[in-house]
Amino acid sequence: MVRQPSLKKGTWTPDEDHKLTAYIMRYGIWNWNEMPRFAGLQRSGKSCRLRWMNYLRPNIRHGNFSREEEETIIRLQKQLGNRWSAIAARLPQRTDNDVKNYWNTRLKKRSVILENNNSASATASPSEIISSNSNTDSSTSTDDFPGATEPAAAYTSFSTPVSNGNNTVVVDDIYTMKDNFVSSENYWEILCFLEQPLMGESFDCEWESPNFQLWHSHSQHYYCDPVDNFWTNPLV
DNA sequence: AAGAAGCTCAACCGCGCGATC
DNA sequence: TGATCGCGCGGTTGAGCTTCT
Repeated sequence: MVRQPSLKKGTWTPDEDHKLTAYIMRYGIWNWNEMPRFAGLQRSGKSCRLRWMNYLRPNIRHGNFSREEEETIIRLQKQLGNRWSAIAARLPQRTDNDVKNYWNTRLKKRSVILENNNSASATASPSEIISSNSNTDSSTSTDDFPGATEPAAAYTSFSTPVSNGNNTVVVDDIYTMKDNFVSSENYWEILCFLEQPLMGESFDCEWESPNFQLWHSHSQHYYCDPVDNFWTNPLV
């Protein structure tokens, strides 16, 4: 009887990320349980799916929740409860896991504090919730919402350090939600990936997706649509 | 400077649901 | 109609990082 190699757990390595991403890009998602074997990964299908959905999938932003996003989360959590996938569906480029983590680590506390503070003055808007706590939370940024009335100094502007070997450059995050731009973080991740040779030896992936040139022609403008087409629908 | 405590978030686990046979 | 399979969801964990004392 052939012993099945035990499935790997824990943090994903860059090599595994590349294998999974390249495989999905070439063959698409057909069966999460079978996919790891063909992709040369010793991971469960579940683990692969989670990694793809929460991290490798294109156009995902991590951290730096805007004030507007915080308001939306607070409002929807009140309406829907802990239905994180439904809440995340209303937040472009956010994953349910991110939303859930953000709620559990930050917004939940704020809500509790507010509940206590506002038991007398009944109706505070989500923005008031955030305002009442933003002084102590430097992770909150409204830089991407220039219309916000709060003093800019009250928030930390964020930028993304990108290492290119010997040097580290800082690239300002440029996305705005309403323009549906790709964040520079994702932009660089995608660009770096595209410029690297594939690491999975088990398949010879040619960069011949019909959308590949389209992506390259647009990538310098940070538009996300070509990326979307290229990544999420690789078989088109 | 070092250890303790707190925080964040990637990842795992178990369960439920829908599709298929 | 029940069994099986695959997927998605929400709760939880724990490693690593940061802040505090």
